[in-house]
Amino acid sequence: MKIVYQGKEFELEDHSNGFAAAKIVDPEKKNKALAYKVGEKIFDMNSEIPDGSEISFVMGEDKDGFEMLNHSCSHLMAQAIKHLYPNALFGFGPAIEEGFYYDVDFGDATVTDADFPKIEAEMKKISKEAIPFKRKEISMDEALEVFKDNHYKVEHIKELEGPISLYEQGDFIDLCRGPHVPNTSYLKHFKLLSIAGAYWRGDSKNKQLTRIYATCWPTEEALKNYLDILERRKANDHRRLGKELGIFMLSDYGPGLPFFLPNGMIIKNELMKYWREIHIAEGYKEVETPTMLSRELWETSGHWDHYKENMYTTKVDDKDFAIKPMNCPGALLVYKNSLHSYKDLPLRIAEFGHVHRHEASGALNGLFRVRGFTQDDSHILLRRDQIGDEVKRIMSIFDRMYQVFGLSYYIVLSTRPDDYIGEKSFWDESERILAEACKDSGHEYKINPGDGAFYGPKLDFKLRDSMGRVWQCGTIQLDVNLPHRFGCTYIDQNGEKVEPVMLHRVVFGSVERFIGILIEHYGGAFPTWLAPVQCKVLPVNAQAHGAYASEVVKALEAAGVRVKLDDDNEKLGYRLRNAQVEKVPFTLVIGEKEVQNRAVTYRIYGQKDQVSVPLEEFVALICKSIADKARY
RNA sequence: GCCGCCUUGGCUCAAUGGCAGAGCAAUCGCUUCGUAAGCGAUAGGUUGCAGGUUCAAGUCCCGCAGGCGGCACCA
Repeated sequence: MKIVYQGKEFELEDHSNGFAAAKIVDPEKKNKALAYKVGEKIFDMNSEIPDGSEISFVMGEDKDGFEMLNHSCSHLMAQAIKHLYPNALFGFGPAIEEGFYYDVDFGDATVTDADFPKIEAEMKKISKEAIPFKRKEISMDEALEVFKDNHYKVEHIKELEGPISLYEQGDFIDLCRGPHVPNTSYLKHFKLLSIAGAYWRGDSKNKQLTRIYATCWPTEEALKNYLDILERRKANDHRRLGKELGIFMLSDYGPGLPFFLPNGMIIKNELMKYWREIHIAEGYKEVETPTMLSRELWETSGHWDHYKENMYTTKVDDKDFAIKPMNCPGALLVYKNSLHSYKDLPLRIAEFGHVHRHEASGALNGLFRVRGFTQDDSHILLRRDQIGDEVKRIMSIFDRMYQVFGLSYYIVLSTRPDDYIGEKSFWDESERILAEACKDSGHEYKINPGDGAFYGPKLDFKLRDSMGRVWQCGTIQLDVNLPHRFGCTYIDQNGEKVEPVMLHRVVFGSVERFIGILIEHYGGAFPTWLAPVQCKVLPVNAQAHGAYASEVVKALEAAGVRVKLDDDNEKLGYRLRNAQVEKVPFTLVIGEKEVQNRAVTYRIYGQKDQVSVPLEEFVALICKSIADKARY
């Protein structure tokens, strides 16, 4: 049987035992397809494709091919587990972004990652046997009979319709939609990664199963590349780097409550300084509202009823108080402190608000998920006719600020949920305005239907870091609820009181979390403007070159550079190494030549080149690096 | 909160149930040095906390706390 790929004809190589598929060997590239794809459809191993069909290879780098490979591998893993633990029952085992998992009920057996080599060995054994994946379709009743010993699968089957498809590989059979690779020999380059508990059907009321995460790649090289990325992510872990670089610490006395150390404080202050510059220029007015306010306020806002489990409360003179989990109510009190004309709007109230939320203990994670953090918050009160322009204005701020960090992003628009408040027509109109702003911004955007808050639709900004991970930071949320609850008004052209709407928006989200993301994104090597120490000065010999080195330090200090003299009694190589370990952007070496020429020799972090320039030239250079917020 | 694992000097880690150790960092000397670790000495510990088993516990058991991997949560 012949098929066509990129205009060339190929003979299907492996066309045995009723399988239409699926080994195609390109004699030139030696590429092996794992399956084939005609148009958008991935053909099942079992189905017939028309002779001469135009196909495209489905390889690991192809998203669909990767998914199929990993899905098949999850069956392979389940089969191996069944061999080793005959009583194991299986839940769901799908492919995911970077691999796959399977949820397993091991009964009384305890399985840890120490058992991984054993399972992997069994998987390798089955892989070598090249057992074909065979598809079968049976009726619902038959399916219930086949899986009668596994109540998880039974529960799942009962929710399905029509004939049920199964895949069988040797002594293992699983409920599955497919498609799969032709046989187990296609699954060679896999690794079990981690183990964790996961609720059956994702519901915390249900029993927890043991989830095993793993990954499978088309070649050994691809697997190795992926494992290298995992290593890199681990090496750049902000919890480790944050400790090594003296950025923050955590204490058992306050789980989830980070301490910022001097180096971290420099980064935090620089971020806040930059944020203020931008926002003041954009007409935002900065305020500060109290950390703790009385119960009545939180009742007015609705938090007391809907968010109490996450709030820290206390009594003051027998009255209930709560530590703020959000800044909105405070901002609205500021708004209500004076009368507002329609001409004053939009009124942009900005605040670095330090909020506290009682997050579940198991959710805490370094700076990523904490119980006390600083929101770079703003509440914008505006007229309904101003929403579109204001959203675009906010998005231009986001654009400028994210670009400085080299973070690209895409947007998610969340629309009206079932339990919404306000008029439907206003929701429709607002959603249209937000969608239009997305289109105008030139950024990719997705719609998440029904995921808006009850009080309004929102835009979430998902940032992609240097290691391919996605973080949600910025958000713009429209709110018709709080201005109403607080009885906010402005006076319109006719002298009538009208209720404004509100936009909640953050750029960083949580300053702490954003710093965590930046630590990992930069691998701890901050651009000059954020680096706690921007320049280190190393005299070759403290006696002979110390005086001039001090002069260099003074000149840099005078120019506002965070500079440190290292004249420790150590060899130059040792001090230079320290400067690199500390990831200092610029390291200066001052020796005889430099003293003679009133010059400096500098070296940029991570580079081996040394450049000699006159002192004044270097001062100008580093100042420009700082001002430009450039990497170096 | 749930499941599993982990916790030994400031940091990274070692120690068949049998005398708690190393490297880095620190301190003090020696060395005065041109691009990633010079040499030596000193100091540093109630092995997370609290119980239990044992002649003997860092090691085994129970509880708690904190952390890690996920899940759930993130009006």
